[in-house]
Amino acid sequence: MTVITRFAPSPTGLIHLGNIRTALINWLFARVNNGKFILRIDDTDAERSTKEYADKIKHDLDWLGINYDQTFDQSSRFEVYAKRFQQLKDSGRVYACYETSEELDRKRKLLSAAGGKQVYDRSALKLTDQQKKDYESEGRKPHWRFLMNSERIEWNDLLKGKISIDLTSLSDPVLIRADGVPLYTFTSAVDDIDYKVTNVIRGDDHTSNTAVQIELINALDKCDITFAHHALLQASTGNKLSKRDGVISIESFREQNMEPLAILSLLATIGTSNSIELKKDIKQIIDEFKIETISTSPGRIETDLLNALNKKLVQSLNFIDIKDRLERVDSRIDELFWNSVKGNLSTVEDIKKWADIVFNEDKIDVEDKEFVKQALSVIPAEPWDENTWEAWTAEIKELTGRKGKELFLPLREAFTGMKHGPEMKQLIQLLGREKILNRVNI
RNA sequence: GGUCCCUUCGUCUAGCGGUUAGGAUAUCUGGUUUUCAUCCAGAAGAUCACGGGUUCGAAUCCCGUAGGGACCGCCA
Repeated sequence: MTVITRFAPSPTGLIHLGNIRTALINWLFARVNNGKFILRIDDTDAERSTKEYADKIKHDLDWLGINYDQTFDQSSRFEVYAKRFQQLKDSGRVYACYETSEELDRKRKLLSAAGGKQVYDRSALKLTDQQKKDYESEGRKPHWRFLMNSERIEWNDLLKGKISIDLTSLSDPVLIRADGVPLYTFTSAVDDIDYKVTNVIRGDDHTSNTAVQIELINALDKCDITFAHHALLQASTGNKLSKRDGVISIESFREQNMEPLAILSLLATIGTSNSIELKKDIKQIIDEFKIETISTSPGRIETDLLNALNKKLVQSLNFIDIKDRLERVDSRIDELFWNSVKGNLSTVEDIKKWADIVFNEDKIDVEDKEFVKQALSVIPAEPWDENTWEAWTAEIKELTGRKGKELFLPLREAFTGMKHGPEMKQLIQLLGREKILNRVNI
């Protein structure tokens, strides 16, 4: 049997590190098993869903290299849901309810205050035909709940092991809203059946929901989906990752110039027993993926980890790999420039700063004028190479008697305006004799 | 309040009855780089949440407690 997994975001916001981790796990699981990975857009709620977000989600996946074998929108399947709903109606597994949201809300509060179970009391089940007719003539439209029969649902979770949920502690789920829109619990079950999904891998927040869905799928068909629930990621503060928390959205990482591979490396290793390290490529991530290594206890994610991985990645990049990107930043950046400066970058775009330092035409004010003047008096003739700096500074040392920091720091500051930076023996080659003579303000 | 899950160095984790409790990251120190980063070497860091039980022996099995997480929507 072909393994089929899916990632089913609702296009109501940007996806973040937590969501994308779920997507990645599903994708990896499919790839490792030579299976199929489906992207399903859960957009039945037209008011909250936007095409813009759906596009952004696709763009994020695409950017990260998480490709899908198939994609579809739930909004294109309303007829299918209607048919499936009729099936449940025919088998007597759904019932019409006429409470308003406010009434249900009040009921819940009452139950909560009384310390009892906050579970729907199924009072709609006791409605007579006359009462229903009265509601209808009042203009009320019913919403429909699924009647759960089982006491308990058990399954063998691929990650958490044997799970057993008390179904009586859960409300009969609403499948169809009063406005006729089918809800997630229902559409997801239908789609998982129709698209022959074999493995549903998702966050721990769905665990109790899974019991409901198993009951529902069994009412429609026969459930032989293997479920797996991974622990949720927490922010480094211990708070939950919020969808509205812009700083952890994939889009924001892209805007911060993080590399996809750095993000994937982090996501593939955090909350697992794998070493947190930069992976060579996506193939290595696939090769090393084992779903059993994913932890079931909620773990904190420290944002510094991503920065460290990204830095490591940038510094390992060869000129040939990013020639085109550098071209777009500044066409004057050549191989020597890249190799000289990359050790001081955290992101590829950081190179702008060094390009500016090297290429700008501004004068640099020098504090130690006398010393620098002496240094320039023995500036070597071009051509310059790797050894020029050493030879030159040896001469300056001889001339001035300075050594160590006293010798090197003033020169670095005079030529670059910076206290730190790439090795001077490289930098002076990038600058060249004329530029050094011109920019120093003495 | 109910249901389900979790608890080992700062952080992510290995561990399946007998280990000096291992690794990765972060931290610190030394070396390299006459800077920073990298790299190399080393160090420090965990009363295995707590209490009880089972056992010759428990991080590991059982019970309880505490703490954390998730869910309990006409959201997904």
